[in-house]
Amino acid sequence: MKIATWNINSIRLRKENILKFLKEEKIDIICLQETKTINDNFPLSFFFNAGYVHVYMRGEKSYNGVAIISKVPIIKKTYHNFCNLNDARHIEVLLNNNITLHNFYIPAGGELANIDKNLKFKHKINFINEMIKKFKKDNTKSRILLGDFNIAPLENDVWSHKQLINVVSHTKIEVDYFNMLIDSGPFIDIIREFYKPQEKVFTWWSYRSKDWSKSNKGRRLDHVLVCKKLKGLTKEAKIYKNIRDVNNPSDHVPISITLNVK
DNA sequence: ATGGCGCGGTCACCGCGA
Repeated sequence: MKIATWNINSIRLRKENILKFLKEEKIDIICLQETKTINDNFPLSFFFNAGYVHVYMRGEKSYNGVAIISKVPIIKKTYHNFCNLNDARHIEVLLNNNITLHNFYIPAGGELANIDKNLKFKHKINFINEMIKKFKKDNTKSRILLGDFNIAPLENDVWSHKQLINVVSHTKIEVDYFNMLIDSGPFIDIIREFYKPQEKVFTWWSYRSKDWSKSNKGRRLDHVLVCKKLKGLTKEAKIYKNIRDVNNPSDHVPISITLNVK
């Protein structure tokens, strides 16, 4: 079973890009973030016609929005409103192989890394804190958390650790909360099991660069966290850097894991 | 270079992304 996650920055603009990726990489399930549309305008039949007949979407107007598009049957669909906001940042599905998949779009956090002076940053920290409480030490379930976490936890998850140490996404408080989330499951940052910590790896490059590849000022903001049970079953993890070069790209690229399960 | 680009929408400017 091959599962991908991708911050798509508008599903209506990039549905063709998504389908091309799904076909080329033989993806069974894709989790999307920033679909940026209400459910009524979601291109449901477009994916249905391509064999992805199991879809769970949760959208809102203009902002956020998450979706799970799957060939694998979905048994149960639920969501949680983090921080008491009905803002389409989380959905959860139970698959027919008993794996629970959580698709997250964690708040970006604004400009200033200060919970007293910046409500967006406070929202981000509170959001992760609620995740930690929700997932606290439960070894009985087969769980996967994935999506756009808007945090680059390791030094080689950003183009310059020194220059980004005070930039939201790579600050100590965010990294601390990310690590507490890892510990809460406990979970494994499975992508980093396949890419050495010494290697710089990114999943996002800003639009505001003449040549994203040449400047290569990226960050690894998208993650797949698996429970310990699923670690040994993960046979591959990939970051599709080449996708940043397609026509009308998202500023994020997809990542995937392949599990030795049906 | 505190700029730059791209998305949706109260649609030509603004909020937001990170």
